[in-house]
Amino acid sequence: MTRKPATTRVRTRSDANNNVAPARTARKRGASRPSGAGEAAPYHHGALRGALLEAAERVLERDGLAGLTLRAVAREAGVSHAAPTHHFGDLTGLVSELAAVGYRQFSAAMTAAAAAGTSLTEKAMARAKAYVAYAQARPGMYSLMFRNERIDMTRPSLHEAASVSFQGLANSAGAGGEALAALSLDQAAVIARNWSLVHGFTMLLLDGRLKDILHRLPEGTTPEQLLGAMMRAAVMRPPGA
Amino acid sequence: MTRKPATTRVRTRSDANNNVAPARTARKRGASRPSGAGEAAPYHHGALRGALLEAAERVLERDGLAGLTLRAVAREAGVSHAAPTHHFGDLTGLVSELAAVGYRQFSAAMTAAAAAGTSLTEKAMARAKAYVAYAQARPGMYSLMFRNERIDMTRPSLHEAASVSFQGLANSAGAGGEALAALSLDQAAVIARNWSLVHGFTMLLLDGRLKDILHRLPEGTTPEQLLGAMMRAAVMRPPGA
DNA sequence: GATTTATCTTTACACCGTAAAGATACCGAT
DNA sequence: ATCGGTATCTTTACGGTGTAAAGATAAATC
Repeated sequence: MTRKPATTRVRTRSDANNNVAPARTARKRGASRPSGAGEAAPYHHGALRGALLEAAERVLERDGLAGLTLRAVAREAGVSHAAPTHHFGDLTGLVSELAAVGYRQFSAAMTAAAAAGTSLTEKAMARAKAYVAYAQARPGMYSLMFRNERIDMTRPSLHEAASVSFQGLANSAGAGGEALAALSLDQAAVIARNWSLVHGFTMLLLDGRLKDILHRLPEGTTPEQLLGAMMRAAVMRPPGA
Repeated sequence: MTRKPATTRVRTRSDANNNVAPARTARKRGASRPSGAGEAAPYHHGALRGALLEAAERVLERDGLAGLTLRAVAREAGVSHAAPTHHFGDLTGLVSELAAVGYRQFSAAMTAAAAAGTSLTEKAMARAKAYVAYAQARPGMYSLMFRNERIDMTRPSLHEAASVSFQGLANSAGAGGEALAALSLDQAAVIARNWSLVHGFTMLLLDGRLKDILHRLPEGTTPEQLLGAMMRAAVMRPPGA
């Protein structure tokens, strides 16, 4: 939206069309795209989509959610501002695909963390810490994934990636094996409770709502310590108990 | 941002300047402003600020967070698009003041709910239900209040309104009386835990992340029932216990 | 090799935030 | 009562954004 003060705006090719001869055909196939060797995709085909997603991730980490615009992503990728439209249709489309990428990263981090612990409670704690750690490492991505305003959950790839994540969370939260069908109120309560607890803590932490509490704690207490103590604390303990 | 499909755009006076003679001086003082009788504010002075806040609340509830723009609020209030600038300086300014209004509504709802219950756990449960109920009744307002992107917590009025809310939450969560200074890790854990639990549940519910779980429950189970069961459930109960 | 098609660029438009300048009406001092 | 000052509101202007539509270019297919 507004001004976007710094960022220096590297002035790519398609930026403010220098009205001279086009001078394209300079880079033939395989000239750009520094990633791997020459895979199947032959430059003019298929490569931009992935490049745009990587550019979007970069923009998101650099400029935050507010800076994540279609045109900024196009600039970052070095293409014209309308190029992303063809691949994602929409800003919502691009952001949704980016969120799907995030859900896959998130799932991977969670399963990796769960493999570390030995006992069940250790595993659960490791997962919770990995959950919060992911959100702290990639706050923009986490916000994207867990808010509806800019993504469209009905997109197949996003829906699937998110479902995998949620299924992993539910399984780890207490619903034994492959609980896909019905749930008792108590089972659902355990899942919702653990998820709400860690998600709420994450959101409050990211949005700075726990700053006051953390400042009143002994010097140098980390959010992770608070998280650990919190998950051990009794339920709704009345004051003075 | 984008298109804003419906809403019909009522075409107020200041909308797309009809290039004829101005024809102002039609409404003298006290002609508009349908709210109360003739209070102290004499139209050209002081009244617009409040009117803009009310207009903003209306726009937020009607068009959601995405529709809450400076110009939309100005249209809703029937003034030129640049009028809000003088009173709030900034979009962030207006949104922050609106969030302050929300925090005051929120605090009032919480204290009213706490007065209802008799026992301590009853009070706590009533407060939690009021918390979720407020967010469900005013999802846009709640999102505004608990996210940083569009508000500026350093604004004095917002900071104070939010502090009052948070203090109320902390007091109700277990930290006895006027616990302002230091906190032990256990005290902080109780506060953070209760707050995280209800905030996380609220966010997940508003963003539709609990839809799958709710669908797997017995027909007609309400979110409130899940909330109640959740707050009674055991902590990190291992599967098959 | 010609045509079709997918991909990318240009151009255009409405909306947005915000700065700056102009118009209007209130206010206090004389 | 009038006059200057000031607060309030409107106009105008500019760059940014999303997105639609048309033009250009290269790949693909026959």
